[in-house]
Amino acid sequence: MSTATVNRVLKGVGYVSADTRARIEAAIKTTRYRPNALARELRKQRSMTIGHVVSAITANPFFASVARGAEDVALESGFRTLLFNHNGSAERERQGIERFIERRVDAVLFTVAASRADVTMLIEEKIPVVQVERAATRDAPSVTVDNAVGALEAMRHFITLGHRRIALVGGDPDQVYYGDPLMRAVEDERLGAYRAGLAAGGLSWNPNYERLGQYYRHEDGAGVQGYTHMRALLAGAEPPTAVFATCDILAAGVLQAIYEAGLRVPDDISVIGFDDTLAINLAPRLTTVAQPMEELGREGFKLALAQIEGDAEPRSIRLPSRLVRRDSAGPVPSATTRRKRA
Amino acid sequence: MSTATVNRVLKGVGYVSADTRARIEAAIKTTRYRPNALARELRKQRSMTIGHVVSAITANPFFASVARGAEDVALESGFRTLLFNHNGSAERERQGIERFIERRVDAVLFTVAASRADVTMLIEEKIPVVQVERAATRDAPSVTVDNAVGALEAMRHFITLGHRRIALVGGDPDQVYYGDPLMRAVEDERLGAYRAGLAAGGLSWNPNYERLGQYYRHEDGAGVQGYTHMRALLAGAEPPTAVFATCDILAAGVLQAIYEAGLRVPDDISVIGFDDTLAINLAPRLTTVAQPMEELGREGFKLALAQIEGDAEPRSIRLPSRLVRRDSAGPVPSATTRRKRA
DNA sequence: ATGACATGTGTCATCGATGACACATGCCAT
DNA sequence: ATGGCATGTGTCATCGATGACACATGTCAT
Repeated sequence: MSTATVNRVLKGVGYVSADTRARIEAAIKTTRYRPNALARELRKQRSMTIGHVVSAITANPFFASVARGAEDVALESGFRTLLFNHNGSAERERQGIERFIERRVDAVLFTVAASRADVTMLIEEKIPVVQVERAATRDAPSVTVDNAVGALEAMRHFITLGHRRIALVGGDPDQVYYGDPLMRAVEDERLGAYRAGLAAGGLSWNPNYERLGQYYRHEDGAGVQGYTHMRALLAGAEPPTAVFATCDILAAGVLQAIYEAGLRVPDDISVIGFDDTLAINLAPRLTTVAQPMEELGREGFKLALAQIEGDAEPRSIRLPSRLVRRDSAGPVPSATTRRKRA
Repeated sequence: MSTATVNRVLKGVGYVSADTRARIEAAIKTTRYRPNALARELRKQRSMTIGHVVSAITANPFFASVARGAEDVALESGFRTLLFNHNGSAERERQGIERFIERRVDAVLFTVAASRADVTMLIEEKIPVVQVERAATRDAPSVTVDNAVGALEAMRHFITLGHRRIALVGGDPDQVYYGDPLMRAVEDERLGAYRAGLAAGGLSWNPNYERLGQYYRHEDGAGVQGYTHMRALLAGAEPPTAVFATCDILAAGVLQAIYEAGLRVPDDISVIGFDDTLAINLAPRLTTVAQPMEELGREGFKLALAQIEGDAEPRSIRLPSRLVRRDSAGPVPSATTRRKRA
């Protein structure tokens, strides 16, 4: 009954007689023995843990979904996930990463890093890194979404429904992550698709219809930016008949402003969001461009695993977005309809 | 430059000459040395980690907030949090807990256990346990919310506004957690407060106004239960003028049904929710009974810490809920108002 | 001069799992 | 009979941090 024999039973390797095996198994049961993962990991120099840095899991359900996707695949592969919220602070992110390193995580997932320096630091330390949703550097693989496909689909949908006055309420690429050329890709793609969609539909670009700002300012509540923008839009000379919001939280604010104005969606104004986070909770149920959130997390973990196992240079992955049609986008109101309501 | 001396420098204890200290510190910098947390924890028999079991972080933003609260305090105390979603499966919860034990977590937080057996198992293993939001056993301390205070406030608010036909859309205590006497406390309290609020306002209890079911069924989307119940309520002989939903997700469904019926909130019908998770995103912004979600997590961790440090038997804690007035509850529509709209 | 004490540094067992290795048997083929 | 091999079990160094302990100096008071 040496430790080695016990280990053989536990691991099911090597020769162990049926007799001793039975005795050891009995002993394990009665003593409620549990192997010490700390010792194993120390000895094997493999923690079977991956760190997952997210910006703030409470800020957007998006992060929770990504985290869940990553956790699911990790578990299947015998890994566990260490979650860490940096809450937008690079300093806090740095601390979190230091602790990850001390914990000897086998890889780190970033679902949006607060600072590029933190990503490159890990790379220098030879710790595999995967960037999910946004890439801060090309030196590590990433899993991103092709925001344009779904956004263009949304624009086409509006145009097919007859809309010609289509506004955008979105994140300003210059404000998001200080306009970092790599990090702002998400905003650039969504904004670009809006403009391209306009052009493809033969519509001219109207600067008054393009409302950009920060996504959400935590101080004053979730959707306020969308609310403020929509109020401005409604107060304008020729309010749009359709609004594309580049994030469901913004869309929620847009719906609030419309509701407050006594207008109905989609009868008076159509709205399409992005993300599919809040969409099914809103009234009316929001037509939105869905991101494969859990899949982002799953693929992110897989890329990390590939690096851990030393597979051939892992390639970055790009997942599609797609329009989910629900109840917030309808045909453009005819002039008569509008007059009747007024 | 023995390991002991290095350790003295790192820990700042014992005597080290300024000269060697400087040399060691320089060496730490150049070699990018990081202590191995695995080794330290193995040696000290203290993992500085607490496990946090949540039901499903994607199911309700509530869990994300609780997790964040716990993480925040944990970090301040030098602990880290291991998050685990059981997704409603007792089997998966069991596996997660086994891994926690192998990882030698110093304590486990349950923000709703899937199975009481998992909680008692940990207690038998002498691992400190804290139950957050719901208690599955009295053998471990818990942090719960006094649901009645806020719910009664909500009912009083309705009554002050002149409502006399007040309906409830809520979770059925008999269906939630199989009607377990301890676990159903949340539903019992909210339902009890509804009935008590009615009585206190001199209103009689109307069985048709009490719609109970599951909170949400994941298969068919978040708020559907609320939507279905509200549709039934609106189709009834005398629709209520006010609806108390025992969870914001249900309230979202309620708002959807009202919206679809072409009615306005609060002009035609007032709605109050519970939780304050989705509230600010809905149109109109939902008046709701807020739970101190992050505080639940924070206090949960503190109770765990107290047990870890062997403090006197930690007492269970009960936090208050409170009504947050926003835009979804207004005065009862007068008969004339109602006629005008019809 | 010498014991007491502050200052400074090194040695080593320990935490528990792991896996290489040594050392037993026993059986079969030559 | 004896070498080869399958079967079965034990010993021990290792992973890295820790802290008890031993062993140096040097200084001061008696």
